[in-house]
Amino acid sequence: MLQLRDLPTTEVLGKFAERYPDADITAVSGFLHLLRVATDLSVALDACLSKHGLLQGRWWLLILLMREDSKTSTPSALADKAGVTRATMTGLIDGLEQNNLVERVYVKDDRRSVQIKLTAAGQAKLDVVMPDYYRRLRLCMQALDEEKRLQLQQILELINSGIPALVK
Amino acid sequence: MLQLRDLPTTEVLGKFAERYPDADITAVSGFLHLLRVATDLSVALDACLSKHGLLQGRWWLLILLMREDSKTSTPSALADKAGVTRATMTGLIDGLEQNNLVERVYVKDDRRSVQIKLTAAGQAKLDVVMPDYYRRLRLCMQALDEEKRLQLQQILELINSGIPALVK
DNA sequence: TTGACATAATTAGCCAGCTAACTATAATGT
DNA sequence: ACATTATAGTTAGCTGGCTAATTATGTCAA
Repeated sequence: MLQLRDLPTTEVLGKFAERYPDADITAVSGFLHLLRVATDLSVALDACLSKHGLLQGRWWLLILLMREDSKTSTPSALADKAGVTRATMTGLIDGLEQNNLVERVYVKDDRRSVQIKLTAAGQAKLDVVMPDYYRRLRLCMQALDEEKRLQLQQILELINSGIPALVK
Repeated sequence: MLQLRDLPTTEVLGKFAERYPDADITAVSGFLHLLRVATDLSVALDACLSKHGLLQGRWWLLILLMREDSKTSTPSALADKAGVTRATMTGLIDGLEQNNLVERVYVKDDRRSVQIKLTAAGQAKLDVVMPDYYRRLRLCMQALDEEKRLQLQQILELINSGIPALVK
């Protein structure tokens, strides 16, 4: 997401602000550090998952199925929840089906549609991955007390409501 | 970065925590919301840049060159600062050179090396893009007062120092 | 009832990153 | 001094996302 490693120092931002007076130095700094930390977290998550032969896309797909009481859903519903296109979802399902972690079940009430079902092997995979993920995440966040966690949620909510102004 | 749109509610997290007792619900929630907001910010930034015919990779390259007094650097130094591989940097430079925003200058003191120079057109492009970027970012972050911005920096620093525990 | 439109999934091909291999040049140790 | 090793840049080919087009099936209004 944010590739840039050499974030601008306050001095560099100050220099740019001379040429571009609209620059809000603490806003830019907060924005970039947020992207930097989030990117590093995402890379670390991928590294953790790859030890189990998974990537974020496939892992979320398994979790979304596990959330369902029937352990079953359709590609289009999964695509919407996973935030990828249906085309991408087809590929994710193909990969997981080859590993026997999910299976396609053809139903006859709507012959356009397919049901995707979490297999026993898929559940077993999650039963290995999830405790590892949760344990690591607990350690990662343990320096934040409840007050800081609350502050974080509030700040994120404020930034989130500002995003339309960024993209408009 | 985080594709997932359907973030787990506290109820869903609670249900998972029954099966996986290591789960720290507020840690997971904070982690996912951080990734969600950062991803949306990054997408919004791309949308903003694409109106000017740029993408993050090319834009950062122009900025890195502008930071240099000589408006000049080498592909390898730029790759390190931009956080991409040298192979990727070759492609970024190719694209910008075709648009005449940067140029390759061959020097003879080390014939393995090339100097990349920001052209006048490249500087002119930044002089259009940067004010737009700064203006939008100011609006996006205006709901955060100085206290909240400071809290954000502190929280990000704490999370950042926990990342090794996530990846270890 | 049938023609137009909508929906589900897939396929084909694009893009921006990546790694690994390669070429050319420079630096170094015996 | 010259063989080895290191460095700078590029090329080739992989990946996981994307959009657009395709196929099959379902829905609805005239």
